Amino acid sequence: MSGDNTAEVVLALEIDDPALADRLTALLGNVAGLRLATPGERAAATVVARDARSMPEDIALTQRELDVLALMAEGASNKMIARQLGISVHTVKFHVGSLLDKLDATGRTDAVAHAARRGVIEL
Amino acid sequence: MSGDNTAEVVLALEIDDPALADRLTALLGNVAGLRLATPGERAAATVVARDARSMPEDIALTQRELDVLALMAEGASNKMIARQLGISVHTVKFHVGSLLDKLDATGRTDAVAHAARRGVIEL
DNA sequence: CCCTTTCCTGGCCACCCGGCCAGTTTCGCA
DNA sequence: TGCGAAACTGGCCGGGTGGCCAGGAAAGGG
Repeated sequence: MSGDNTAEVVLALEIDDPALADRLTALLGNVAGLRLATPGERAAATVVARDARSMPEDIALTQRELDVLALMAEGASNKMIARQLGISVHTVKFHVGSLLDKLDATGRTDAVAHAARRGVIEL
Repeated sequence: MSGDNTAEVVLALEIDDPALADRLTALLGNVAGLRLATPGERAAATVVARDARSMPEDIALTQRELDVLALMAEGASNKMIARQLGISVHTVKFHVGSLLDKLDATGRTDAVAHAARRGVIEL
């Protein structure tokens, strides 16, 4: 064996189905030499759901919302987005609000993270 | 749910790195309630390798900054981060400021995006 | 024709964020 | 023993953010 068999293998979970996620958490939590990653931690491998029945990715974002989302991911403020798209700050806020609602996010940072996770945007 | 939640969870392995694949096979092979998929079998979830993409140098972030960054990526506000880490909001702001500086970001959303791009964190 | 949806705009306001100033303690290293 | 880095805390304040209210213009379907 290689001498590094004392190091744990860090495994991340990316499962939408709560039941399956709980199941795997319980199953994998007690395995010696293996540890589940904490949120944000870099993992050696990731467990992803194969059957994506609860995730058709049909978040149905309008074109304008996609425009705003892309600029948000670049770190642009509402004022910058407004200037870039040639619309008012109020309208930008309106679209951001819709985005937060549709992406089930608590703020613009969370919205970008969620969108990136779902593949709606590419970082 | 179907009542067969006592059945085994079938897990597929998609790991290119032979060493890691062997390691995970050994680790996961003995877990009760869990079975590795035979080639071609439909699995409930799949274990995939996490990038290992080129990243010349990690930006020198302190442990505390990494803690704050991870919670930021979860969409947590400064207040939430403070509560989570058991420190004051002022200290959180202090770390966030350092993060923005080191990651060359204009705001927390930009910081998370940059960190994700550079592989410092995983979304 | 009416009516719904999408996109757009405005005002108002509580709260959050980030930058500035200041200070403390603890730790390791020269 | 001195000194810097890391971590932590506070006040202050301008500007950004998000939620609420209201409305208007245009496209498409009943």
